[in-house]
Amino acid sequence: MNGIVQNVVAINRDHHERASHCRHCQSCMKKPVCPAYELVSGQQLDGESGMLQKTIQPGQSVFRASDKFDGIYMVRSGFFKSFFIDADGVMQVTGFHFPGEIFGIDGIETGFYNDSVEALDTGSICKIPLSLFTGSPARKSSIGSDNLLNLSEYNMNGISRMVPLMKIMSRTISRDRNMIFALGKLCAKRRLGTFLLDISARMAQSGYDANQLHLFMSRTDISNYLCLALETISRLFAQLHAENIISVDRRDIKILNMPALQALVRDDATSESALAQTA
Amino acid sequence: MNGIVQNVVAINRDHHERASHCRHCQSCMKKPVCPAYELVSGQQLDGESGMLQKTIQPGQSVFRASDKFDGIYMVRSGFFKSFFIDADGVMQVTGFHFPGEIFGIDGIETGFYNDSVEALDTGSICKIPLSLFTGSPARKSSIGSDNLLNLSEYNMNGISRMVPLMKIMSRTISRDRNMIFALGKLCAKRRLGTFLLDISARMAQSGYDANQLHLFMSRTDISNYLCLALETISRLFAQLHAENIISVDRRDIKILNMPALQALVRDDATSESALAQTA
DNA sequence: CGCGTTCTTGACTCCTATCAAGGAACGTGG
DNA sequence: CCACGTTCCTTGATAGGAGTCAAGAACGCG
Repeated sequence: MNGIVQNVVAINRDHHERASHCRHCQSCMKKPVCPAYELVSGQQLDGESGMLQKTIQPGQSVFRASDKFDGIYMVRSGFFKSFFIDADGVMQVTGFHFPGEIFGIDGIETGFYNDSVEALDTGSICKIPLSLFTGSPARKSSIGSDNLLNLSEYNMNGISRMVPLMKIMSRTISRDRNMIFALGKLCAKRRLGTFLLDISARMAQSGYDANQLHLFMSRTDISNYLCLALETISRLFAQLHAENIISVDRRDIKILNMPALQALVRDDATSESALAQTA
Repeated sequence: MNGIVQNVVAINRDHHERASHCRHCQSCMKKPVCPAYELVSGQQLDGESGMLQKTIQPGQSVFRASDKFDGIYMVRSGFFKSFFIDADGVMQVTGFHFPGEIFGIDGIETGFYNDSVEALDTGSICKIPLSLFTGSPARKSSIGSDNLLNLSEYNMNGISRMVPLMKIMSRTISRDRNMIFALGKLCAKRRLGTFLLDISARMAQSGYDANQLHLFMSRTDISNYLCLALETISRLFAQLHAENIISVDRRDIKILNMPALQALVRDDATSESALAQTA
């Protein structure tokens, strides 16, 4: 029932649980997906690089919206959520972050983070200071009214270090486009199905079982993120359970019939046929 | 009734209506908003720069989805729409483009455009070849499986030319975020109100009257873009007309009570109070 | 054990989509 | 100039999906 929890522990073992300057990129498990590693590989990393890793407790924030932008973050372990509080004081969940993923890039233009990010469970993150991308010492990165313009000053020397940033931004754009599509064109059931498949794929990419999901976020967070009512989420979980597509035990979800789930998302109301084929 | 059409003509006068290599950036009206100008200012532009301007007839496309990416575009005059055809053959409108605005940036990561773009009326565009950003001759930009990685090769020389690209991408991200918010949290009426305000602001920025809008797109395009039924758009126009917030004459929209329109978008169903205050 | 938080389930309402029909503008050809 | 078809838009009737309101259940915690 909680093999997932064991996985979390297993991953945590490889991490340094105290905040410290990172001298360990060479041995970091996340190398293949880390934009920082791309930049520092072959270089000597020292305390002045500004790379920092840190353990975050559940509910604790990494940064808050309107904090001064001073770098992007990579999740080493644990799960995080992004959100902002709108003019009416209502929370808007803007995303969830899994091990190996990046967040905080959105602050780069204005010089301030747009979202707050907080831990859903105990996790550890790696801060990648902007200076690593610009190639300039961190202290020089005084952020003016137009941060991006200032960036150009830092690129007098050699290969542009912005390519990894652009990759991240491109990925952000295409993820946002998918969200627009989901919110605009999909009914509640397909939206939730898409969400589950997305979580599943990202869990798999982080080394977890794609069919055993532990949702670290509440129903409220999910409903807010998917722009649905909390009750709708609850009803849909029950419905998918009744259709034997998933099993639901509080926040532990098992995907019992992946093809049916995929068909549901793709083909609208044709889930029965897929169910017949595979169950 | 058609003061807007006159404006279009006025702007067109300043443009070169045939496709030709651009030697006129120095005198271009769009300089302040053009990322290309930022790159070429102070330089001699010749035929080899690859800058190209072109007149597009209504309904004609600039490029099609899955065409090979070979640069981004700026609207010099006229109005354009972006869209793609999904797996089921259904058109999805992804945006509209006004004079001075940029499109085509989304192709940069994959090396292929994601959307098709076509003219809603007669217009002219300026193609800004990727080489202008990378600083390499156009012929060298052979696009591999990972286009962005290749970009790094082109940045051995001097100031990073990617800063303007990153600015555009940042703007794209924040516009997409607004769309997510609109689709997720706003009811149909507020969605359409937001759309009208957006059009109005962009028209104003392009030098038109913010209160006299000519919609170059059909109701179908609007409904598709806003993810609403065509009939809903029609009904809401009628309703806003009845409330004296706008007047509607086919595609000519007059904003009669801007504060009420803004209040409607902000405060939900409180439009009557704003109407009382200002009308 | 009691309490608060989180989640589930039911009843009802409302917004928007869908289906259907008709009207207005436009271009074409007679 | 008018008849005609086409496209685009409007308006009405109806239905369904998801939200809201409300009550209760399950779990965690002190």
